[in-house]
Amino acid sequence: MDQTGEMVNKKRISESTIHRLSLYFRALSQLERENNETVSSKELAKREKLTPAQVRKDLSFFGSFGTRGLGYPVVELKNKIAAILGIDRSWKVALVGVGNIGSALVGYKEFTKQGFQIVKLFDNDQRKIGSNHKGIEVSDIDNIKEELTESDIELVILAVPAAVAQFVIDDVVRAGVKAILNFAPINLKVPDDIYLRNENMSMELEYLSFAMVNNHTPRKVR
Amino acid sequence: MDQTGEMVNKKRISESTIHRLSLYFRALSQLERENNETVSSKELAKREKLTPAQVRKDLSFFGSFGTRGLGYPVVELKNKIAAILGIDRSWKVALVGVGNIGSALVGYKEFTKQGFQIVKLFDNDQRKIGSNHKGIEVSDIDNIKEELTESDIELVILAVPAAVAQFVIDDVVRAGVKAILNFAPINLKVPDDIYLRNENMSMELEYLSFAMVNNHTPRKVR
DNA sequence: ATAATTTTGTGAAGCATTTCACATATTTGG
DNA sequence: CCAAATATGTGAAATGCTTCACAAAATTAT
Ligand SMILES: NC(=O)c1ccc[n+]([C@@H]2O[C@H](COP(=O)([O-])OP(=O)(O)OC[C@H]3O[C@@H](n4cnc5c(N)ncnc54)[C@H](O)[C@@H]3O)[C@@H](O)[C@H]2O)c1
Ligand SMILES: NC(=O)c1ccc[n+]([C@@H]2O[C@H](COP(=O)([O-])OP(=O)(O)OC[C@H]3O[C@@H](n4cnc5c(N)ncnc54)[C@H](O)[C@@H]3O)[C@@H](O)[C@H]2O)c1
Repeated sequence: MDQTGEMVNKKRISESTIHRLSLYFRALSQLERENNETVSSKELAKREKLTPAQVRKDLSFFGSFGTRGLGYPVVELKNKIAAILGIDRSWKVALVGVGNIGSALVGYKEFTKQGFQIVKLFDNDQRKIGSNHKGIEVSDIDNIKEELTESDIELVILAVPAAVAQFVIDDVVRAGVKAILNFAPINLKVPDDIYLRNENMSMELEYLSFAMVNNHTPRKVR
Repeated sequence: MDQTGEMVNKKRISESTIHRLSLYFRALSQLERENNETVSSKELAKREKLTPAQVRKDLSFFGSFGTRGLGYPVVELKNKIAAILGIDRSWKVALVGVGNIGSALVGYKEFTKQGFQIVKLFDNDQRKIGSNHKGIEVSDIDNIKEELTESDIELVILAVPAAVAQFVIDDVVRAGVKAILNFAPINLKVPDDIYLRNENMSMELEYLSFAMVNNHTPRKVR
C-alpha cells in the first residue's frame, strides 16, 4: 500500500472498460441462452458494436480467459466477468423516494436478476408511508439512519426531487451507506469515500438534440 | 463538403464535451435563479466538479463568450449553450411502451422544461390503447407508421421489453424518425443515419458494484 | 492614470484509451 | 502428422482527451 492507502501496482481500470464488461456480460448471457459453447472476440465485439481488439484488451486486464484458435468459453467467461463486476453475489438495496421513477424501479426484474435486490423503501409522504409496493412496506424517511444502520444494505437508489436530494443524501451517508445511484438532476456533494453515480436522462435527450441540429457524426454510440 | 457529405474543417466535438454542455446548462440555470450576472470558469467548474480549464476549453470549441477579468455573462451563455444543444426550440417526442418506466417518463416536467414535449403514446396492450395518460391518449402501435409519418415528431423514446425492441424500432425507423432514446437493455440495429442512444441503468449499478468490490478509485464521477 | 489583480482563450505538453500488427498457441482438415 | 486456418494476448503506435501554463485583455484598487 502507498500513503493514500491504494494498492500499488494495481492497474487503473478505466470507466469505459468497466462499462464494456457490463456489455460483455449481457452478450454472454444471450450467447448462453443460445447454447453457444465458445465465442470469439470478433463475435462478441459484433454483438455489442465494438472492435475485437477492444474486447481482447479489456479482458486482458483481468487475466487470460481464452484459447487461441478457439475463442472464449461462454459460461466460464460470463462467470468470471460476474465475479469481476461483483455481481456473483446479491446486493441489498434501499430505494428512497417512491414516486414516478422510484415506483418503476421497484420490482424491475432485470435488477434482481443481476443480484440487486431492493429490500427497503423510504419516503416522507404520510400517504405513502406504511403502504405496500411489490411486497415491500414504505418506511418513514425519518427512521432511515436507524433502519439502514441495523441492516445489511450497502447501496441506495435516490429518486427524490432535486430540491431535497442533498438533505436526503446527507442522511444516507450518515447511515453508513457507501454507494449511491442518484436520479435527481443535481450535483450532490458527498465525502471522498462514497461512490456516487448519476443517472441523467435529460443528458441523453440533449445529446440527441445536439446530434440532430449539428449533423454530428459520433465516434460511437453508447 | 467532402465525399461523405460531412462538413470539412468542422471540428469533431467529443461526446464528453457535449455531455458537459448539459451540465453547464444546468448550472447556469441555477446561477440565473440565484440572480448572478456573471460567472467565472472556476465557479462553473466547481458547481459541476470539473476543472476551470476544462470549462474554458469546452466553450472555446464554439466561440468566445467570456470577458477577461470578469467571466461569462450567465443568461447569455445559458442561451448560447441552449442554441448549441438545440434546446432553444421545442422537440415533439413520441413514447412507445406505456409500462412502468414509460409511465414515469410521461409528464416528467424536466423534459418539458428542456423543450422535449411528449405528445404521443403507443402501446400494443388492448387495455392500454385508448386510455389516457397525463392528457395523452394511447395509440395502437399498429398505426405507428401512419401516425408518425403525418406528425412533426422527430424523436422517439422506446420503453418496451427487450424481446420486442428490435421489431418496434424497425417500425419507428420506417416511420422516418431519426433519433431514438432506448431503455431496453439490448443492442439494437439501426441504419447508419439514425441517432440511437441507450439508457442502461444496470450498467451504473454494476459500476457501483465493481467499485465497491475492487476498491476502485475513479478518475471522476459521471 | 497606473499598477495590481483577475480571468479568458488557447497552443503545447501530458496522459489515457484505442487500434494496430504480429508472435504465439491451438484447432481443423487432409 | 503436417499444413493451413483461426484466434488470443500484448507491446507499440496512433489517436483522442485533459491539463498546463501563459500571453492578452479586461477589471479593480489606489
Ligand atoms: N419521472 C421521471 O421520469 C424522471 C426521470 C429522470 C429523473 N427523474 C428524477 O427523479 C427524481 C424523482 O422524480 P419523480 O418523477 O419520481 O418525482 P415524484 O415527485 O413522483 O417522486 C418523488 C418522491 O420522493 C418523495 N420525497 C420527497 N421528499 C422526500 C424526502 N425528503 N425524503 C424522502 N422522500 C421524499 C415524494 O414523496 C415522492 O414520493 C427527481 O429528482 C427527478 O428529477 C425523474
Ligand atoms: N422498469 C424499470 O425500472 C426499467 C428500468 C430500466 C430499463 N427498463 C427497460 O425498459 C423497458 C420497459 O420496462 P418496463 O418495466 O416499463 O416494462 P413494462 O412491461 O411495464 O412495460 C412495457 C410496455 O411495453 C408495451 N409493449 C409490449 N410490446 C409492445 C409492442 N410490440 N409495441 C408497443 N408496446 C409494447 C407493454 O404493453 C407495456 O405497456 C424494458 O426493456 C426494460 O428492460 C425498465
